[in-house]
Amino acid sequence: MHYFMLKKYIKPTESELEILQVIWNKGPSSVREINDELNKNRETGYTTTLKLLQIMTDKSLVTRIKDGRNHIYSAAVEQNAAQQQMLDKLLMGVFGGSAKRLVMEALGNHNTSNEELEEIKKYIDGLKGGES
Amino acid sequence: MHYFMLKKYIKPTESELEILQVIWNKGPSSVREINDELNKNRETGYTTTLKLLQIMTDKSLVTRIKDGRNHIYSAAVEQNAAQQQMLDKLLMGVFGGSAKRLVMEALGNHNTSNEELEEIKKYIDGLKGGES
DNA sequence: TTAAAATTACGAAATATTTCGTAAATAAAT
DNA sequence: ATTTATTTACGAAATATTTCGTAATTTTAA
Repeated sequence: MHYFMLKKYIKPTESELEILQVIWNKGPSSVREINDELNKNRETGYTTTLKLLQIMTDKSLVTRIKDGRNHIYSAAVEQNAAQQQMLDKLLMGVFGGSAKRLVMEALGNHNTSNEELEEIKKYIDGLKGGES
Repeated sequence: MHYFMLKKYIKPTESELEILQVIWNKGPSSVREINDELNKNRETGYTTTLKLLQIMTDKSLVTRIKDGRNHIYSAAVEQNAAQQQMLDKLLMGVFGGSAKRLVMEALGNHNTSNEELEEIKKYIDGLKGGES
């Protein structure tokens, strides 16, 4: 891993992110499937979704293959990479780089089960050993 | 606290957020001060910053008072409220609502000191007692 | 084979956001 | 007082994003 390795910046717009969500959740999908899913939240025209997917193809956010008359779209960006990058942005932009503050806010205002809290503690213990 | 209490949604744009950052950090500031600060990162014209502040005043993201010929701008939205809201958005939009996954990503990829990790554990213990 | 239904391609309108130029107002300096 | 420098107001251009209409294509059904 070297500095000169160009880091591909993933910068989906709001709408593009919604679409990536759907694909991440449901796996490779047709325009109709994606559009149906989006319409569970808010009304979106079919061709609007189609156009966005075409734009996202240009940007290499998704790839597609033909299946009969349909196109099946797959995510071309890792969910993890996108998560990490957007988390970084929030961390730097809004929490001044303090992971501690971010974590506390996240846990404080969202009911996380005791079980999960316990897992997080174990995870932290793992970190403390490993590095710092 | 009731459902009918209208929740004021804070939705600063990218640029507006940069400006809020400056004001949160430096406190109430003049256009020139804010613009100088922004220019440490990237070139931004004075009137561009001014215009944004005027728009933000309309949106009630900031307030201003006169001081001689200058206007002094203050943040009208709590840093905490903005943080919370943007965190929520990331949590729901990108982490499928799982605070655990978000927290683990946050801690995993950013070196947080052992001391801070310990504080977080204590904080978690406090949560476990309190609710869920 | 023809008609109907669904899909893709694509331009362009509608909307949102950012940037800047210019004029008017205000304060400071000469 | 007059000039100079700085600031504000504001319209509007430039750019980015979202939405949609229409035509062309492809598949399915009659």
